[in-house]
Amino acid sequence: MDAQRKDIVRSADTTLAVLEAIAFAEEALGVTQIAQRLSLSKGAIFRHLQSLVDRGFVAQDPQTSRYRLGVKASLIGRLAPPENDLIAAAEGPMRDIRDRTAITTVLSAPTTSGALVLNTVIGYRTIEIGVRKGSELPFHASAQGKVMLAFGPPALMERTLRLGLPPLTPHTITDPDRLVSEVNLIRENGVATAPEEALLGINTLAVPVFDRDSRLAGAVALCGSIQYLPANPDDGLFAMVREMASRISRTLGYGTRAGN
Amino acid sequence: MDAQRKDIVRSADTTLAVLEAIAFAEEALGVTQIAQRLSLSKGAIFRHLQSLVDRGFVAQDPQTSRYRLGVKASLIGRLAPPENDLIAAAEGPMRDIRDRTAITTVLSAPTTSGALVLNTVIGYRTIEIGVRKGSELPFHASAQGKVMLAFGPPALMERTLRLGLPPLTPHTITDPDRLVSEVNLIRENGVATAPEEALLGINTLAVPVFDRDSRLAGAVALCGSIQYLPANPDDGLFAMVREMASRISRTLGYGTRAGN
DNA sequence: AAACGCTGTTCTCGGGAGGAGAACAAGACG
DNA sequence: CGTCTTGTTCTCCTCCCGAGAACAGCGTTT
Repeated sequence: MDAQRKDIVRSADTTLAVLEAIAFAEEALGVTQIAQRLSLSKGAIFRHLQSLVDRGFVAQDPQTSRYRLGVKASLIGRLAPPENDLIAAAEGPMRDIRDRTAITTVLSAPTTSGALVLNTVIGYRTIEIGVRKGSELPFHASAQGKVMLAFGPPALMERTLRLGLPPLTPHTITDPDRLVSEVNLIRENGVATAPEEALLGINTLAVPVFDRDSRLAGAVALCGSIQYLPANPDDGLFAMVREMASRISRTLGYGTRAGN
Repeated sequence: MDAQRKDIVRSADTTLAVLEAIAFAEEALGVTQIAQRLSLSKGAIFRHLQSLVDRGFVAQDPQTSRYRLGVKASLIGRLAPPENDLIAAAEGPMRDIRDRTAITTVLSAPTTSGALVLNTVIGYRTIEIGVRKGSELPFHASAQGKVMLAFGPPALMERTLRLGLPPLTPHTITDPDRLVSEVNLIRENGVATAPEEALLGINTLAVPVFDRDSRLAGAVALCGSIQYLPANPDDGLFAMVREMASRISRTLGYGTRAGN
């Protein structure tokens, strides 16, 4: 736990961390695995798991005695309508552009703490470059994040600057003024790149997606090696990504209401 | 809270309770509302909400400063595959039978502590009788629950008997022996009723749904006043409900594998 | 305008709850 | 049978969480 905020309930946070660990793991997890991932004792994790099982958020496989997501978790997901549309609306266009570029495509939505990865379509090169679903990319060190700073609510930028800009690589933007001017540029161009700002050798190209209320719904991005995604990609790629985003926005209803 | 188990993490449980409250409420909730629903202080609820917001499970509406489900909640729901199929597979047949009988139809899935209500299709009489999504019906005092005891894993029955059979109405089965024999009867007939066992004046008629592994996936039920659902409904209704359940089971893949 | 009645948010403080760590139980291997 | 693992239980001590009150903003009321 890095930036230990002190106005949250500690054990509640670990319970949610356990829930996330189970949700975003591809296979069922055991007590020990979760314990060492979260750096907590087995006993503590066990009791948190009991709480989650008790409420039906996770279930224990009677055969292997490992833990997986429970019924209530999926039920709750169905009751949060807006983002489902985003994932569904983006599915097709994302596959399309992956097929045309062979580059991994990533869909994210804004959160208070970063760009949450909702869905990915892995490129079909030999070397696969992906982003873990459910992970959060920092606002200042990812193309998706900077898009959200540019087109999302101003509070995001304030919060980001207030929390500081920790460097992930030597190329990460750490100067507040530079971040602000870069975000202004992104707002003009409608597209962001983040060459080697999150991970050396990797670049990302992101554009915003808007909903029917003309508000930022998320961002779609291409993510790949700097071999295929140089710091200044050619205009054809820009156009392609912009067109994908506007297809998704239109599916969400963007432009169907009289905007101001 | 009623049956305070002592092997769970208390504050984790309240966090999950807050999450559920928000998820199963039809509109966004405020701190005060949640606090009085859960009988906790505003300050405590506020901090739990901070934890949930911090992890992206809930989000605060910037306009009204009320809380609703966040992005991560819906994302997690998408990652729990099995039950989604159940809800989707049952949707059509449930509507059909509601249209033919005008009686409320309810879909539930087994949990360690009861029959979780996944979806409902409200009947179109003047007096509406529904069941709240996300609520859990006790195993011993609902038709759905008894179906699960009959066709689900034996551990359910053990646990239910161990925890005791609290009466909800004068008609609730409270004698363990009677529950066992009734469940055996249900296992033979493939259908359960629970006249006035959960609520006076209300009866329920439930049948099991099975998945491709021939294991219990859930139960569908008709739920209505004893005027339309007498203690011994006519055979036509039984046949109709059985047929609905087998349609759902077939959609789930039941019967496509060589059973034993 | 001033007083009110609501919110959501912050503060302090004391008691008990939750985490560490070790011990136990129970399979899975060889 | 011994030796690894697991998951589960136990005890103890610290510090975290909850109650309750105070604070800060809003609308509405008189």
